Amino acid sequence: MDKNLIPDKEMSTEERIKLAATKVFVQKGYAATKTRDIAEEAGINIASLHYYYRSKDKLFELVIGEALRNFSKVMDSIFNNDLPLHEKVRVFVERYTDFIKENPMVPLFIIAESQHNPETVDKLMAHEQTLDKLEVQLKELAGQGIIRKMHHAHFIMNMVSLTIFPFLMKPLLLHKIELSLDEYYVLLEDRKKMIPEMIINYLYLKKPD
Amino acid sequence: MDKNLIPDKEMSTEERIKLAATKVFVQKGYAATKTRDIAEEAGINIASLHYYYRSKDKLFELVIGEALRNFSKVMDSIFNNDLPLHEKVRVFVERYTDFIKENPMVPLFIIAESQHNPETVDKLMAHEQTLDKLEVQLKELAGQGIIRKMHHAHFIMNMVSLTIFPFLMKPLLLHKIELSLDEYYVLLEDRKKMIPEMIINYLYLKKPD
DNA sequence: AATCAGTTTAATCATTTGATTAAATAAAAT
DNA sequence: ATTTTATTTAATCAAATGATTAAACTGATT
Repeated sequence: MDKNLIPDKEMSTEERIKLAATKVFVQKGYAATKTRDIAEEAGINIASLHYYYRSKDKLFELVIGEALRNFSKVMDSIFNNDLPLHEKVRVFVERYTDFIKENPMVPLFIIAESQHNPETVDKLMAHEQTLDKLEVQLKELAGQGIIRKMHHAHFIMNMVSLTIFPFLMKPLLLHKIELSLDEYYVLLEDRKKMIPEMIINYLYLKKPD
Repeated sequence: MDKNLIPDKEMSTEERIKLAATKVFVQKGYAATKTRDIAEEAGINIASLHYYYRSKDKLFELVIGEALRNFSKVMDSIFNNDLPLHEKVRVFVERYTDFIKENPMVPLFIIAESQHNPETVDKLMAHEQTLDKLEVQLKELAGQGIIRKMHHAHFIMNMVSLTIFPFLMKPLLLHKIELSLDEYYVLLEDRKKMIPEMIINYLYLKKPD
């Protein structure tokens, strides 16, 4: 029975609490998480949690804020650069697939909070970087008759949906379809190729490259 | 300040409780929902809730069970019939888009429970009907060289992801992209055409029909 | 060594929350 | 009309939970 507590080695109480809080909040969500869960996970006293972070709310705000900004940052770093369009898609799908494989509860964590408290997003997610470059890129290519006209929101929705939602569907999918866990993970790898193909295939009027 | 309580007219206490419970559980999730919230929403005493449904857990099981079976039922009814493939996709996208527009918190409700307690799915979701017909249909068309070979799980994932995830992304999308609510809803309508096009376009080696 | 600021702990508090009880009320059966 | 059964209510309980307190401990400074 490995409880797999956060390791103490060389880590301050403050850091341990934040790490433990992240783990538990992401795993169970805000309401289902008790301060005592976090304290136990961190191997500290409940009072220490309040000493460093004042309240459960404040601690949660810290955790969800970091998750939101990280999501935003990675997204921006991929799309606010000069890669060709199909490369952007490829990089996005690969990066996010690998990340979510390692952190399978993170998407639900972010989405649950953003749906239950939409104002959190505006309050805590950086708004500086935007997806302007992507919009410009799509408009240019469409103007040249290379791709079909498409709102960049659709482009984003398609790519993000096809990449992330299969993780959220996992329990329902495995129940509806005879599929082993191994097969499921093979399919996820398949998608690193398939998703970019699908998107580019639909977007480009003539083949790219 | 309309509290918009569940209407009493011609409805038994038992029904009122179930309706109120569905509304509150779907809205806030299991852990954040208090039995007192449900009682207030239904306009009844907390004891009545226990009189009819024994416990918060039992009541929740009823609500999530119905949601799971309904999701499953609609899915099966669309795919276990003899429509041409592109019609199945079209019907699915249209039906689910309209449903979720009216019940925007339902997808998160189902997904959150299925991720936090995967055993709930196996316990409460009917397993009788399956997606065999779809699998057969895909294999036949592939055998005839009409469509490319594709695991039916991919087909399902693509269609469900493209249809449902944009609703879950709403707060994040509106934050990242300059987009009014009206524009957002126009985009969702666009997708009723776009998603089937995208999927069929990728799947068929020659144009269908 | 004595002092002091920073940290950690055990004990406790006040509130919330799921659940129960016993009494009141309504409805149905005799 | 009286008895019996089903439903609803107000009051209360015990456990859980976020937060606080006061004391103990730690390590640096004088």
